[in-house]
Amino acid sequence: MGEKLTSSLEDYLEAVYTILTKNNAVKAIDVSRMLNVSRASTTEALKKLAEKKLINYGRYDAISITPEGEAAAKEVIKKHNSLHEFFSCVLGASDSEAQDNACKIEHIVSNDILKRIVAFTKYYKKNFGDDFKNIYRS
Amino acid sequence: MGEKLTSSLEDYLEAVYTILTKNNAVKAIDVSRMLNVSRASTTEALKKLAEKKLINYGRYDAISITPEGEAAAKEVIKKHNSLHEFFSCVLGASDSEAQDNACKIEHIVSNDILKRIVAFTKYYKKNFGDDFKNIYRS
DNA sequence: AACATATGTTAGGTTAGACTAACAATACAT
DNA sequence: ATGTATTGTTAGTCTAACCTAACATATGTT
Repeated sequence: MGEKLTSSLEDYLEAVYTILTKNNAVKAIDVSRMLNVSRASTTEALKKLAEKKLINYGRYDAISITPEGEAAAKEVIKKHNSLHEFFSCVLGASDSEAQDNACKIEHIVSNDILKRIVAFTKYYKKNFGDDFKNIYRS
Repeated sequence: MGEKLTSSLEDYLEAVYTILTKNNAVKAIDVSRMLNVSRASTTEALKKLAEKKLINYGRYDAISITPEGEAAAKEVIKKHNSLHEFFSCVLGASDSEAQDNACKIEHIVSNDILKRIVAFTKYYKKNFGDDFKNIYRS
């Protein structure tokens, strides 16, 4: 495994991967739009991801993701989805609350805590259904 | 309520408050040591907190916390403690895992999600004790 | 093929947060 | 009270992340 990415670079990598799976091609501008940043910022970020061998690309080149990049992206997305599920299914948060929090926390939660959240969500859903959601008032 | 603090400034404010409650006095160097940053970085951060009226101090002055500063610090600490309790009591994480994750997540978790975590922890402890801890293996 | 629009890149600037090294002020110990 | 050690401040540097404006390339329309 390579060195740890910053939260920001993880966001860019995640965007590249997500767009790629939907479209079979990524343009830098799609990434800019998804992340609400300038084209210039995207260019810089893509350069850094390429230096780290997580994506392939050069000036005016098509963008593709390397196997290591894909693995890293999938990890972040897994964290995102696990957190989102926990926030919405277990805690009963709205979709947008669950999304917003997952987007930020995915970058900093440890693997240990994440594993526990995943296991807990599974266990909770199996054993307690939505006991809590029925009780919680806010 | 004032403008939102950065994660970093929240850490400094939290440190000031924590040391103050333990010692009845804070020195910048205590903050430096608690956060593992240089004295220079602490000076800068304290200046910013003072500009924002969260602490009182000037060059070579004693440091004290304002009512708004205290309120803000207590909020962060409450978030920290709530997250810590959830991670250790509900998820069964080690103390250091719980601390490390709480330290980072406290700055970004939303009030809505936090409220739900607090309510859930209470509910869980009352109704399920450590069912999950007895089941979870890792 | 030529032009207009899209997209990508570069250059240069900003902000926040950290650092070290040098200097200033305070505190302590004799 | 004087000198040493500790603490605080400043100046200057660095990195990461963003931005705008200007320029370069690519694309699509006729």
